[in-house]
Amino acid sequence: MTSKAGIEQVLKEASMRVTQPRVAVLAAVTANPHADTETIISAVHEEHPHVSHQAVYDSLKLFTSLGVVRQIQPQGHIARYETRVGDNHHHVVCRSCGHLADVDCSVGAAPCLHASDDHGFQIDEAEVIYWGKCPDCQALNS
Amino acid sequence: MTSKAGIEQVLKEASMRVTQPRVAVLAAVTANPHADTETIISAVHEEHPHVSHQAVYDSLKLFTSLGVVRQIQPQGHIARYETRVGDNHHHVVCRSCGHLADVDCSVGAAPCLHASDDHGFQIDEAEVIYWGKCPDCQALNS
DNA sequence: CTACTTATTTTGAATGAGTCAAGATAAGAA
DNA sequence: TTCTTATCTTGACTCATTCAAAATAAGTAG
Repeated sequence: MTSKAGIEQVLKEASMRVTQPRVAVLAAVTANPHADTETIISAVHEEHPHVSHQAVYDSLKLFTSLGVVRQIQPQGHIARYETRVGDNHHHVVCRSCGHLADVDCSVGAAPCLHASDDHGFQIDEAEVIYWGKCPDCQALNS
Repeated sequence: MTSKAGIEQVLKEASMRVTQPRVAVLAAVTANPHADTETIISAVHEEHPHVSHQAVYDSLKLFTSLGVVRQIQPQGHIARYETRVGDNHHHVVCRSCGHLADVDCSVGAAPCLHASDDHGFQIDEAEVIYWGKCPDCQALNS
């Protein structure tokens, strides 16, 4: 569902006004999984050079709060975004280059969701980040 | 091992020069688990008002790189530090107030370490962050 | 114990992702 | 077509963190 119509549909269903900047931002996130804000801004500018960075930040924040996109922000890296939401998948991050990839959880649908002692917290999500070295960086060092 | 002698011992064993700022920073992190940098700076200043924030940042970075302290930085929050390292425990974070607590992993010694598809990454750590609402914030909303 | 080398620290400026605020614009309703 | 107000543009600003150069002090050699 990467068509413009499909994207407008998503916005409407989430009760958002369908504006050019929002359509462009959501299209950019869809077309560039795991892109950071600057990349998204650049992508948006290709077709809509006039869209402000602030509109992009606002849109991303709104999308995130409505669950339309997911924000990922590993330690020491800036925020990245993806449209794959609601399936509780996780990520691997390369310690060397920051490269990021999706990982389905191995243990059923809600992995690791049970903390041994939750300290009275109402837990609603378990976020898992795997740290390691990507194939490219492994090759460089050997 | 929160004594000054114990802390100096830790520094020496990690081949670090034993300097006043470093001793003060490590003592502060030990005494204030999960503290952010500003809190650590304040704590250090109580006994050593002259220590610069830069020295604190440098020390924390060095300690982290040597595995003497661990840095935690949940989405939307600034960095926090703790001296409990090497036991691969995880954290719960309150979505409302940012309160943070330790969680031992429920599934043995290296939980979730096996990604279903590692994309060729050499994975060395699985970081888990549980998100939810702390007891205090639950009480406020009910 | 004293001098020396250089890792650390201090000082003060700079960076940069992200936010704030006010006026201008345009999406959707009437 | 007009109107209301959510959204966008513009441009300044925040603040955790980093950079750089000169000053200091930890550990070493004499």
